[in-house]
Amino acid sequence: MYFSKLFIPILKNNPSEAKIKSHQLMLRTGMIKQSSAGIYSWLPLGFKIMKKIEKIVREEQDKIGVQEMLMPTIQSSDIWKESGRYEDYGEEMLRIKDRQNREMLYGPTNEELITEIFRSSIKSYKSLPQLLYHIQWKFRDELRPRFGVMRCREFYMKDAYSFDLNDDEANFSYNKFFLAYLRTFKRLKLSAIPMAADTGPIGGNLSHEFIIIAETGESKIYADKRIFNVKHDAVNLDKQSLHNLRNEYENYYAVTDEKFNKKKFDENVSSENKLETKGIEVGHIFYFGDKYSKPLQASVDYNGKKEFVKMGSYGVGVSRLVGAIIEAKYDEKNEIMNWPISIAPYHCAILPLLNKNDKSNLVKANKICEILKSKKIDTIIDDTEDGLTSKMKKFNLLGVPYQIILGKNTDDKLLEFNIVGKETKSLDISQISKIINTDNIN
RNA sequence: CGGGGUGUAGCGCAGCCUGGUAGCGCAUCUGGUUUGGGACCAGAGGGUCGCAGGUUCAAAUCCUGCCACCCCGACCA
Repeated sequence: MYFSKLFIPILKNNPSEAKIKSHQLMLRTGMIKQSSAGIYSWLPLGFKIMKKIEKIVREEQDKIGVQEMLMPTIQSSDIWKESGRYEDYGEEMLRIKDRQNREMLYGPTNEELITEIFRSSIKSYKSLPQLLYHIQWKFRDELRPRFGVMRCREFYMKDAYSFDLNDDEANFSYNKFFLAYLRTFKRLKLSAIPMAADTGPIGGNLSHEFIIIAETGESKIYADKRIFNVKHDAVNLDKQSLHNLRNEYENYYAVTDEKFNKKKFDENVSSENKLETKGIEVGHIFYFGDKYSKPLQASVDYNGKKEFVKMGSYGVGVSRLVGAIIEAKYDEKNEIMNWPISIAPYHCAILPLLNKNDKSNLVKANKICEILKSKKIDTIIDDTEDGLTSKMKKFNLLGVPYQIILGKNTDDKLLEFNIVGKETKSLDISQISKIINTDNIN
């Protein structure tokens, strides 16, 4: 693909409305365009990256056996009146009326709707557990949207819901998601800390927020650094292993400021292990028992007895993650975006030096591109007549992790291979594809 | 929702106080010279100055109203 033909409107200046680096980078590289306050269009580059994040989120849900479905964005107010949240949710809920003057709303979350779906079809305890998720747009009418996609009104979220017969089984489901989230964020090369959290309007008494560390985060966090040493790679999907895993995490102090208790912090964490910083919430899991199943009458038959199902819900902000990863990975000083290769917009960029009278490097670039494509490497050619410096800067900013530079005296065999932010090597095409593909597997 | 601020070319800004043919940098297009950490020269295109009303011979500029957006606070899976 030729860069000149792509819809990637790069800006040299930072738009003045953007105050944090993720917002700035997203506007500068043409990932998004604001449509109105807190509402954005996703342009091809941003959309491509978000879709890659979504894919990883989806795969990790599928791995723990959650079933994907899709619920609508527009919901009827009826079920929200049944749960009582039509009043409680307040101004943050966008309410609309259809032509019959029926009260509708743009869903801020889906507990009611999924519960209604569940109750109308599942009647026996033998069908439990049920784990369901969808990835869909949500709308919350924030008082003051800000920071680009980090705190916007319309956002893309994976939300999952679990239905179990009793607390013990529900806890098992909860822990599956606990593990799935650890795996998801690890694949995104983020160190996310699970933290005891407030449940807010979702309700319930058990909840963890998954927070990644970033200076621009909105949550203050207090943690024991040793929590980073907990490993989850070898954990099996059985009750006991998951229970142990959660225990291991919960051994270490890790809370957001709502739950912060200085005395406990001082007692439990030695000063060299204390971590006080800011973070971004990228995931949140809740266990709330029968808070929705009871008012909405979602029950199963258990040996002739009606049992209200025990529910949990599990969210990952997919669109927010795009911004959050930039906050964590963007090297502002050198203007290099370090996307992990699994979500980088392209794996490799070929940067040929070109001018009107000499297009020979473009021929070479095309040949190299064909070879890389045959090895499943997503490659882009910068076919513009910009100087090489300018091309490198551009692709550093876009966050393409590997660059092949075709300068004035390019060798036919040994190519100049730039591992962005690290080093430049002379390698042949098969060595190059091996390096890229090895990176992409891990 | 309270306080503050800003709307002028795709982006960044000047001009407004003191009314008189709408400007600069970047980006874009053309021609030429260049080419390894954001090159240079010459030329060109692009704006009903956020919207509406008012004052005036004349409004980007003064007055009134509205709208949008940004920042701080409160609020928030």
